[in-house]
Amino acid sequence: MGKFSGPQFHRLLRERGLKSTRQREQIVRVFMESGSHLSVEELYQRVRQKDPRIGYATVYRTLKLMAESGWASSRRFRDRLALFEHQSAGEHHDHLICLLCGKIVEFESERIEELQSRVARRQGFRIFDHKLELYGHCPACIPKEKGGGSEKRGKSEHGKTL
Amino acid sequence: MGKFSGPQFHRLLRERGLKSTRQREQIVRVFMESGSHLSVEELYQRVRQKDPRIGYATVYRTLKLMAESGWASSRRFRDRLALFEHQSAGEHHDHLICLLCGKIVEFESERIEELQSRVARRQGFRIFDHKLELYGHCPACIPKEKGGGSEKRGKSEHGKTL
DNA sequence: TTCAATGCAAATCTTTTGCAATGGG
DNA sequence: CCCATTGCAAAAGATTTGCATTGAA
Repeated sequence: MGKFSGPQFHRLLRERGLKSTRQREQIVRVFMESGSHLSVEELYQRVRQKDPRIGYATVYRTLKLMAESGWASSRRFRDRLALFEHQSAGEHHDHLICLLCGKIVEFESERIEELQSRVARRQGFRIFDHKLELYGHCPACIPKEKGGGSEKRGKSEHGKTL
Repeated sequence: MGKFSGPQFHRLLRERGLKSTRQREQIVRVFMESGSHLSVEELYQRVRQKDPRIGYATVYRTLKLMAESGWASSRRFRDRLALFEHQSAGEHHDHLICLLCGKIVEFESERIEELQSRVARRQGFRIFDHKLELYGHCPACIPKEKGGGSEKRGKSEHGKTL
């Protein structure tokens, strides 16, 4: 799936018999220019700065379009939805996530990606993106595992969103 | 982290200074007895059959508690929230997901899990669970990639939820 | 007794949809 | 022209929260 680009998006639309509109191009451009971990709200705001008449629904609809092509994917980090760009250089799609404090450490493992490709190939899938998340407790929180019930917690009843 | 059990949950609560209530025990029991991929709604309904006065909020609050301990985790498959039990035998946490038709193929790779542990260890994390998803197009949908824009789609405007 | 936990309903968020107006091919 | 796309507002869901009450320790 090469690098994402305007013309390529245009081509994709044509191939699928969809129309290329000012809104779609604008949304895709802003999305691609932004770093990863962009929330829908943030994307909407940025797009709005360039074209104030674009609606929230259109952003969602366009995002879906991109997701179907593997150019955007969504995930929840703690309690907010974040988007990230597909395949762009330097992107990390792998995370170690602490279930207690929410800390996120990014990592990358070429070996793992190799194995992933192998699995996909064996199943006949054409893979565009992947998501790998390891959940547990970070070094700082491990001590809190036992007997840590008395310290004050934030305003929310529990530290982490389901 | 071993297998999840009632007494163990009770111990966890005590360790964190939390109370062991009839509701919490009921919810945890039903959750553990059910297979994986249980939605919050389904869990609520099942718990309700045993104890009709339990509220939805309590189910959410208890799930959060379990999530913090790595005993439950949530994920979205297409458009619905699904929960799954931690570490139970035969569970697959790895998926190949087709972005066009939504097909999901489960797989397991011991080699990948080994590498995951290695990464976690290196960072000092204690891992309870993981989630690996590969996104792309399945064998059946690859032909649809080009010129497939004219076939009828379901009632939703796009085939897949963001 | 004390304060965490619960139940309920209301409040928040997030995402989707119905529909008339608009505009791309 | 024709019908996909858009904007808006309303609808639908999903999750959280305020608060009086209940109940575990």
